[in-house]
Amino acid sequence: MNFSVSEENYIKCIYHLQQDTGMVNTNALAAEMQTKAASVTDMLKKLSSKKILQYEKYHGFKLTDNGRKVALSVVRKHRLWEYFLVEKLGFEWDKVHDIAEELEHISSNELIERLQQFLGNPSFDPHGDPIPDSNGKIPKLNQVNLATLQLNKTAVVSSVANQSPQMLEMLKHYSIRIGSSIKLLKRFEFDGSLEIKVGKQASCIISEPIAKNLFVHYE
Amino acid sequence: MNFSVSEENYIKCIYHLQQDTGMVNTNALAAEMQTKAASVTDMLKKLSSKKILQYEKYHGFKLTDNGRKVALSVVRKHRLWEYFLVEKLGFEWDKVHDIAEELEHISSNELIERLQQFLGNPSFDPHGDPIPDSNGKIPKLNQVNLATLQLNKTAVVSSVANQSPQMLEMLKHYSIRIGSSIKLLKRFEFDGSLEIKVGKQASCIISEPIAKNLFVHYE
DNA sequence: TTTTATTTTTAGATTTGTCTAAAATTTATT
DNA sequence: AATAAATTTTAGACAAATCTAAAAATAAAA
Ligand SMILES: [Mn+2]
Ligand SMILES: [Mn+2]
Ligand SMILES: [Mn+2]
Ligand SMILES: [Mn+2]
Repeated sequence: MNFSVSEENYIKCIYHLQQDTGMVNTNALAAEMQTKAASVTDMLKKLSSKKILQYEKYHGFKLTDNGRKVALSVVRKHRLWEYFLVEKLGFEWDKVHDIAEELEHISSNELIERLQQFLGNPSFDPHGDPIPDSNGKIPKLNQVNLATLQLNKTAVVSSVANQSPQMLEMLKHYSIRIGSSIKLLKRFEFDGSLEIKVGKQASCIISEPIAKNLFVHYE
Repeated sequence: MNFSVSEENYIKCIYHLQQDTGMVNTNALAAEMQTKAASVTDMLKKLSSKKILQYEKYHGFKLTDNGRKVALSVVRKHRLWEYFLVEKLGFEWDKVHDIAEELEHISSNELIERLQQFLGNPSFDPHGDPIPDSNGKIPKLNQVNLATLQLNKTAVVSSVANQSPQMLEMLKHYSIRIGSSIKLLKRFEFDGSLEIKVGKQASCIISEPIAKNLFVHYE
C-alpha cells in the first residue's frame, strides 16, 4: 500500500511516541505534529480504516503490526539519509534532520537498498540512533547513561539525547563524538560533574547535564 | 518564494516545451503533464499571479525571467540527482528518471550545493543533458546528429535523444556510451544505416533510427 | 455523586489540485 | 463571410488535509 507524505509523518510520529508511552493519545500526537487535535482525529480515522492503527474512540490508539512495519521503513530511510548527509556530504549532525524529514518520503525501494550498500550498511545514524534493516530489525546496543557509568571504567559514546546545535557546540569543544572512548575518573559530589578522559586527551570535567545527555556502551 | 511539487513540475514542463516551440499552448502542456486542459488553465492562473508566467487568455504563455530561473533550478536538481544515482549508486540510466522526478523537489539549497561538490561538479547528466550551474548558466556543447556526421570523421557521443530501456539495450549491445568515440566509415544508401567504429572495437553497422538518436561532438 | 475540568470528536469552512461537462473564443473550411 | 472544428476557459463538484468553534465523552474534584 502507498502512503502520502502526511500519513507517513503521522505514522512515524505515533511510532516514536508509543516507544515511550505504550498507548498514544490525541493531544500528545497533536503537540508532536504541531497541529490541532481535530486534524489528528481526522487522520486517525483514515489510518484506522487503512489498518495502520488499533483505534478506539476516546481511548487512545497504537500501531498495528503492519503500521509498525511502515513506521520502521520511514525511520530506516530517515536515518540512512542522515548518515549520507553527514558522512558523504559533510553536513554537521545538527543540520540534517529537516532535510532527512523530506528525503525519507522518496518512495523507491531500490534507491534505499542501493543507498544502504553505498554507505557500507551502517547500523547507527549520526546521532547514534539505530538504523532498522530492510526487514525492520533494529540493531541493539546495551547502552547506559554516562552519568551512571562505573568509576575507572572505559566505554564508547553511542548516542546523544539532546541533538541541538548548542549540544553540538559543547561536544565539539570537548572533542567528544559518537565512537569516542571515555574513561570516568572521578564523580564530584557537589554538583554531579564528572572528570573524564576522552580518548588520549588530557582529562577534563563535564557538567552533570552534559553527562546525562550522553549514552555509552562497554568495550 | 516557495513552490509546491505540483507547481515545480508545471514550471519545469513549460520550460522544456518552450525550448522547442517558443510560446506554449494549453493542450500541449496538458498532454505532457498527463492531465486535463482545465487543470492546466487553473494552474496557469496561479503561476501567472505569482509572476512565473506571461499569460494571455486564449493566446498561450511563456515563462518570465523569474519563471525560467525557477525552472532551471529544478532541472539542475533533477540532473544532479540523476548523476548521483548512476555514478554513485550504480543505477542504469533508464531507471533514474522517475526517482529524480521526486528528488528534484527536496528544497534545501545547501544540500544541492554540497551534492554538486561531492559529485565533482559534473557538467552533463547520464543522458548527456547539460546541468545548469547555481546561477542558471547552462554548459554548451556543439553537438551534431550522428546521422549527419561527415565521413571518416571521429566524434564523441555526447547525448542520446531516446532514453528508453529499449534504446539502452541496443546501445549496450554495441558498447556505445556517452563519451564513446565513434568514427563514421560508410553510409549505406539503401536504408541509411551506417558502418561505424566504436572506440577500438571492430567496425559494426547501426540502423538509421539508432543513428538519429545519437548526438556527438568533435574532438 | 454531582459538578467541573480536560480531552476528544463532530460539524462546517478553507485551500490545493484535480475532474467532467458546458460555454466561450479562436482557427480552419467551405 | 458564414459555418464547422478545434482549442481554451468557466462552472461546479470532489478528495485530501487542514482549521475554528461547538458538542460529546471521559476524568478529576468537590
Ligand atoms: Mn517527513
Ligand atoms: Mn537521527
Ligand atoms: Mn518532479
Ligand atoms: Mn536526464
